[in-house]
Amino acid sequence: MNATGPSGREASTVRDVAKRAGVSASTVSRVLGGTYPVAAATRTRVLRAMRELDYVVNAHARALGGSTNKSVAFVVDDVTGPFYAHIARGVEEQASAEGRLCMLCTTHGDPQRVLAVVELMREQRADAVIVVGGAWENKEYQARMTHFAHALDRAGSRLVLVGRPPLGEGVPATVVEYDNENGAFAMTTHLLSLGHRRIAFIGKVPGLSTSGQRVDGFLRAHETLGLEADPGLIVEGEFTRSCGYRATARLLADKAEFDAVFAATDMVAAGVLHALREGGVRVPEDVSVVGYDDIPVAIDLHPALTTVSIPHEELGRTAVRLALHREELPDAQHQVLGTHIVVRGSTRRPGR
Amino acid sequence: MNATGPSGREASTVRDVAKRAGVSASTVSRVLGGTYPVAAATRTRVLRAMRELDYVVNAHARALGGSTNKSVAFVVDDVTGPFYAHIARGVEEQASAEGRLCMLCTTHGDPQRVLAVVELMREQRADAVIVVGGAWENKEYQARMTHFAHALDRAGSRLVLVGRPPLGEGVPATVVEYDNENGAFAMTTHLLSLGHRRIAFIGKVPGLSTSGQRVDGFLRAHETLGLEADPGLIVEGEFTRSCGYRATARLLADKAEFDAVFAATDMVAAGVLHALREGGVRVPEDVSVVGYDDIPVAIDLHPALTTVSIPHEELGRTAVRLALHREELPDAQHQVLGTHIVVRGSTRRPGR
DNA sequence: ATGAAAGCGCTAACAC
DNA sequence: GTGTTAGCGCTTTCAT
Repeated sequence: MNATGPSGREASTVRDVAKRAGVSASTVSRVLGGTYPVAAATRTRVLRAMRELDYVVNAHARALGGSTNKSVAFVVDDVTGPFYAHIARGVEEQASAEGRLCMLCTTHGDPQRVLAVVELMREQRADAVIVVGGAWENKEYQARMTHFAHALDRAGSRLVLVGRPPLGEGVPATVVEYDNENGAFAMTTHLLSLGHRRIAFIGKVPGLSTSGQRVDGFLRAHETLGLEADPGLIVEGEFTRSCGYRATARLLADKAEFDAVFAATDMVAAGVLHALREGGVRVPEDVSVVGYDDIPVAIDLHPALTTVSIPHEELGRTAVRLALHREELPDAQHQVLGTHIVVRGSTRRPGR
Repeated sequence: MNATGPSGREASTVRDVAKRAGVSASTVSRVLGGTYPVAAATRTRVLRAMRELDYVVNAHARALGGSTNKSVAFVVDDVTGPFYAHIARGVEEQASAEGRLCMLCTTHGDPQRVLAVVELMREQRADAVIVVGGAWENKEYQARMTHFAHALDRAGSRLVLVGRPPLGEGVPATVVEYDNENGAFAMTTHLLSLGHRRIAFIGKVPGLSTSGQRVDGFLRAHETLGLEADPGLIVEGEFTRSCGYRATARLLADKAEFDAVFAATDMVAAGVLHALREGGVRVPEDVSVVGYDDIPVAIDLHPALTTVSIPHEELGRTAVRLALHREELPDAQHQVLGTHIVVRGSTRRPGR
C-alpha cells in the first residue's frame, strides 16, 4: 500500500530493488536472468524486494543492453478472415511456446503497407517477420521484399513467406506453402470423375499467385483427362462472398450451361450457394458446388461444403519453428504442406 | 552492394550515419525525430547516408532513451473466433491510426494466462493493455486484475476491459461494454411477441459474466410480460457449436417441449440448427432459433439467423481511443455500446 | 558469490 | 543550427 523506495510515482528499477535488498544492481540482474549462481539467501532477499516494490523488468532496456529480444511479427491482410485467423493462431501459439511475443500488423491488401510494416518490424528488431497472404506478381514489389529479406538476414532476423511463392534462388527467406495447385487438381478431378463436364470456376484474381495456382490445377485436371475447360466458364472476381453471389447470379441470368461450380474460396462458395438457392437451383441435385480453404463456415453451409482442406494452424506453427531454428534446419527452409479434399454434402453425381 | 561504414555485419547506428554524413549523432537524431530545425542541406546529407547504410532506428533504444513507446497490447481468448477477430481488427486499426504497434496475446480461456500475459505487457511498457472476453466472477482473479489496473496506471499505462463488467469504483481502468442484457431482453421479447411461449435457452456458462447477463435479459423479458421461463429449458454448456448440437439433440431425445431456441451465441446456434435438421424439425416452421453476436456465419446459416448484433469493431476502436486519450476524456472511461436485434429467416410466428 | 564499470542506441538538455 | 554531455534500465565483462 505505501510507496517505499521510488517516490510512489515512477516504476521501480533494478537500482531500487538493489538498494532495498542491500545488494548491487548486477546481483539483481543475475537473479533476474536466473542463469548465474547467486547465494540462496541473497536471491530470496532480492526476490522479496522485487515483490515489495512491484518491480517489473523493462523489456526495452533488456533488449537494448543484452541479447534477448524475443518477438515475432505477424503481417496479415485482415485478421477477420478465418483463413488468416487460423494461421495467426498457429503463429501465436508457436511463438508463445518459444517464449516469443507476437506483434500483429494488418495491411488490408495494400502492397505499400506490407512494405511499410515490414520496415516497422525491422525497427522492432523482431526475431522473425512472417508475412502471409497472396503475393502480387509485381516486379518492383518483389524487389523490395527481396531487399527486406536481405536486410533482415543481415540483422540476424528472418523473413518468412506463408502461402506465397519463393522470392527466388539465394534470397534468405523461409517459405512455407501449401499445395495450392494439387489441391485444385484433386478437387477438379473429383468433380470430373463424378461425371461433371461443364464446371464453372468462380473467383479468378489476375496477378494473385494463390488464385493463379488454383486455376492451374483446375485446368491441368481437365487436360489430364483429355478434356477442355470452357474459358467462358472461368469468371474473374475477388475472394469474397459477394463476388460469388454476383458471378453466379450473372451466370444464371445469362442462362450459362454448367453442372458444377468450383468456387475459388469457401467464402466465394457461400455466395454461390446463396445465389443458386435464390435461383431455384438445387445443390447438389442440379449443380455440385465446391470451395477451397475449409474454413469453419464450410460445415455450417447448407449443404455442408465439399472443399479443399489447408493445414492453417500448421502453416503458422511451421513458419515460426523454421524461422527460429534455421541454424539447425538449414535444409528445411522451403516447405510445401499437403492439402486434401474433404467431401461433404455439396457434391454428387449429376442427375439425368 | 558494398558495405561501407559498419563492417558489413552489424546493423548500422546513428553514429555510423553521423560519421558518414559528417555530422554529430544528435543531428541525426534530430532529422529522425523531424521535430527540430535542421538545415536543409544537412538533412539531405543525413538522409542520404541513412539510405546508403540502409539504416533503421532501433525501437528499443528509442523507447528507452526518449519518451515514445508506442504500442498497444491486445489480450484475447482466441483470435480464431470471429467475435474476437472483429474486435481485434478494430483495435489494430485504431492503434495503427494512432501510430501504435499492436501486440497480440492469446490466453485460451485460462485466467492464469491472462494474468501472466498482462504482466508481460507491463514489461513491454505498452501504452494500453486491452483485455477482451468473458470475465470470471472469481474473487482472487478480480483482485489480481485490480492490482494490474493500479500498476499500469502508476506506470502511465492503462488497463482496458472490453465486454466485461467494471472492476469496481475507483479502479483506474477503462471499460467498454456492449449492452448484453438489453440485447437478450430485446431478442427474447421478439420471440415472445411472436407468440412463442416455451423458449429454450442453450449455453448458460456458470460464472461467466457475458453468459449471466444474457440469461438475465432472457428472464427479465419473461417477467416483464408476466410470464415465467421454464428453468428446465435453460441448459448449461459452453459457447461452442458442439455444445449447441449436443444440448439440442438431448432436448429432442428427451422429447422436451419447446417452440423456440435462444442460443447463447451464434456458434451455439449453428449447432442447434444442425441438430434440429437432423431431428427432422423445421426452422422456422416448427421452431424458431435465434443467436447472439451476429458474426459473419449468421448470414450463411440456413435459414439465415436472427440474432443480436454487437458493434465488434467499434468496441475495439473505442477501447484504444479512450485509453490513449484518457487525459482529455476523463468522463468517458466507461462506455456501454448499444446492441440491436437483426431479424432474418430463422424466426417466425409459431404455426398451429 | 558479488561489486564496479562500461556500454547497448537513442534522445534530450545544455552549450556554442 | 549543431556539437557535447548525460543518461534511460539493463546486461556483462572484469575484478575481487
